[in-house]
Amino acid sequence: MGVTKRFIYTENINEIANIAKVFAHPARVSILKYISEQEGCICNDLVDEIGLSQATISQHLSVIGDAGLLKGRFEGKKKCYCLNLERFEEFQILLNSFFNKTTSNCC
Amino acid sequence: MGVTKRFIYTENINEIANIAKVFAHPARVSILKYISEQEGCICNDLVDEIGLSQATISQHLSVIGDAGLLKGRFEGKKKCYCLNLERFEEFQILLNSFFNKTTSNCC
DNA sequence: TCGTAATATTGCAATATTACGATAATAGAA
DNA sequence: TTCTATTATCGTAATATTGCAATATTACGA
Repeated sequence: MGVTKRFIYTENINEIANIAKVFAHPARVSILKYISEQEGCICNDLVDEIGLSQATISQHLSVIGDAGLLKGRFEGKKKCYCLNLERFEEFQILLNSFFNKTTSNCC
Repeated sequence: MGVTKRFIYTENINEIANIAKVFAHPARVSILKYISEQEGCICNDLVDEIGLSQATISQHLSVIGDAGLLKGRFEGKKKCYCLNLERFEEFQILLNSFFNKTTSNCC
């Protein structure tokens, strides 16, 4: 037990759960918010900005990155990130279309 | 360690993370999808529908309910649920407004 | 009242997540 | 080359989540 039984769900449902998981931690929401508020790319000033250790921030960044929500590249010693807008919009569409058939009058 | 340091984030950010957590498990996404596809309220046929034990489904339902996304009432022996649309729309608004300032051209 | 159906709760085992110190890897500066 | 700044990875401790069997609770029908 303790393992999510992914195989009993459709691929679409697992996908939604996986992307939601990215937003399911305040550190990752903070990171995404900070990125979205900058004009262009940001580097790892997130450590000072948020107040977690560098290792932890790096870990969260890789979770966000694995979900496809980041574009990153090295610029000298620094690595710069910005939001992968296409992927994010994909998530919005998935989520928003999810409840289109909702009937509002019941209970 | 292993504890999310909620106190270092704003209330707004914690709120987004908390609601996202509801969608961060495929069982809960399935439940919400099933509810949204029914005309009115549903009862606990979710156990057969999804294929988890009754205890597990009940647990997931309470997570969804605690987030304010469900309206439930007893109808005889059965408890019937439907989506709390106001609360769901609140989540959509929170999330969607979150990235309004996103600049798309970088990297 | 007693039995039964439906849902909730409890307790526990297994796994996942979070956080951080230590260390590694990489690239520019001295 | 050596030093330093920046980011990634590893190892580990603490906590959270998932899932289920067993049990409790609640409401109806006989």
